[in-house]
Amino acid sequence: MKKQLIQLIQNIINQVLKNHGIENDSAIDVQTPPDRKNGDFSINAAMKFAKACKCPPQKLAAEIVALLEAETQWFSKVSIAGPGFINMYLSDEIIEKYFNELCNNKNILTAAVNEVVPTVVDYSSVNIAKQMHVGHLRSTIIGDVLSRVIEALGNPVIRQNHLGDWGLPMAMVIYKAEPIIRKAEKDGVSLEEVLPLAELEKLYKAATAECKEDPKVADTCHEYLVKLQQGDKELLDLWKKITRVSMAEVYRIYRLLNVKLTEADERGESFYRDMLADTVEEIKKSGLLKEDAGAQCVFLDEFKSKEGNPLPVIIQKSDGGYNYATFDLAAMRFRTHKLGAKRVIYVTDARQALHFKQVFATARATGILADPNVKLEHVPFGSILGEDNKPLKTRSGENVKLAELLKEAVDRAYNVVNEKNPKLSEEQKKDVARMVGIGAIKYADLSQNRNNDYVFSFDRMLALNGNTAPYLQYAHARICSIFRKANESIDTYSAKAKISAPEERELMLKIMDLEQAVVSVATDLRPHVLCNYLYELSVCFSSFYDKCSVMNCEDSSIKASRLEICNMTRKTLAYGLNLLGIEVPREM
RNA sequence: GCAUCCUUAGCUCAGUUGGAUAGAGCAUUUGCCUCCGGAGCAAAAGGCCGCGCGUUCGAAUCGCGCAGGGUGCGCCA
Repeated sequence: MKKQLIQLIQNIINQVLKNHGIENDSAIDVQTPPDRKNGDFSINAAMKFAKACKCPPQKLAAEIVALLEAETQWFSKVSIAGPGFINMYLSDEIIEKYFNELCNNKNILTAAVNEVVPTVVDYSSVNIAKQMHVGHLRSTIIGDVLSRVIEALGNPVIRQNHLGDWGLPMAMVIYKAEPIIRKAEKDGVSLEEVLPLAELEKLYKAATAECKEDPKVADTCHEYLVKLQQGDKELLDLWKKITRVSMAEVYRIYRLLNVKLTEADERGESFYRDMLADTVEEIKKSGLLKEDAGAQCVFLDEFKSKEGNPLPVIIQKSDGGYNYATFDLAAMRFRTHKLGAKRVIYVTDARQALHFKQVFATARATGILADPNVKLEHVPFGSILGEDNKPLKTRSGENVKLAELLKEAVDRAYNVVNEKNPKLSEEQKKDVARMVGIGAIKYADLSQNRNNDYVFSFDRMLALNGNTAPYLQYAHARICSIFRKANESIDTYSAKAKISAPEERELMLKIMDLEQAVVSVATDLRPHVLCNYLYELSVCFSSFYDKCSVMNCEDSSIKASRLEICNMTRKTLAYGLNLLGIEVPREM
């Protein structure tokens, strides 16, 4: 509806401007007045164009209003306020018309993307032999939401999990794990049993410590690395086994988090190992590769070091090895040439901003992208802090393990479910506890502007009221409950919606705003916009629920209409929460 | 030193092509279950939007300066 409204207003304003001898091609900003007593929508065009028209804003506004008022099917009232705001009050009929059209539409999202953009989303990017900690939460769930949203708008999305699965750390783990794996194979014991991820992590830490103390161990690990990189069959076999054991635990967490990443999305650093030399060659062709202190570098004017000297992007280390810039550049070639990406999105923490700035600039300057118009976007996010405003740690100084965090959330949610709805079966309680606990954590993270650090707090994340996932889930569950009581099927119900109360009107208008929120997330890559929208939708519903009884409504056509409005609310909530990767219980 | 992100109610945060009396949640106070699920609804109270100058009809938003905080800055990823 908003689309048509904007088009209508745009035409009218352009016509008025034309009468003043001005050709306008800029988009008109249609907004919602802060106080809804001032109408459903407002425009400030009269003030904006007053100067150009050499016409007082009030007079210009009057001319626009005259034309808007003629659109009686759209507006019940149009007025001028303050210095020249034009406030528009929609007619109930037009809201009903577009709302019922949306109800009859197969897809809740009608937006067809103008241009389909194949998009790579690089997120989660876990390291092998390391447990996921809270720091991995943000990349994993923000990337997951962005993938879902961009996909929902009709773009092909290729998810990429850029695993840290290559290099010296892997050699060190292999060095320590080798005897354990050999023994397990001899004894016929599964690796998951003897080498759970927590154990692998210990081995890695032990190896790091040993390398520091004993140069011999360090040398051995380096030998392992060289052999591994040369493709030694036995070491590759061990490497593969360790990777699978390590990822098994990661997938357990992905499943719990309802994150869509699968084994097919794994393209770790190891995947690019045979493309690194080619990538350096390709960069060399651009003529920008220069040797400096033995390393192969690209110098770009825009980057300066501490002392103000030119800052290199190191493509090949002085020992001939490759570093993370090389891997990212190789991945960029692969993604644009082989995967056909026209948009590549990197979801990593804000500390890597400079790295990506450099890599993007290098890719463009050296021309290694398949298409110079490929959009490269870094989606940075802040750190999760403890209540002392410092990065979240346990008492022993370790990073808080993601697995522990999620378990705690589900446990707490279970206690609440048990208290609030003891009639549910044990199985249902567990299900609901999972949906509510995980949903709360995800929503608490996603609903914040990702730019900022935030302070982690269980109490806030699992709060029962206010702007939280359980609040949205509760609205959904209540609607389902109404349909159970009314003995109607939520999956097939259909009726004509009409306005009989202001709360219905507000709710209907809000439902029609979903598309705008989704498009905004896909464009600006900020999931909290969708969270805000869904929260506002739930607030509208709760208010409606309180004022407009469905079951006790005597007029049967109003009752049918309210059921339809409820159902559309439910569908919209479920759709939006699904984009956030948050499950929606029908009872809780 | 340079770059970058940030500073909004007691606390945690929204507010983005500049718009009307700056909004939520938590905490505090007050109403509302003979009524579809009170994980709710309605309301009160709470603000030099870090400070200053500028741009203009209009600034939390844009520019400059200052103060305070986070992060990053050559071969780790």
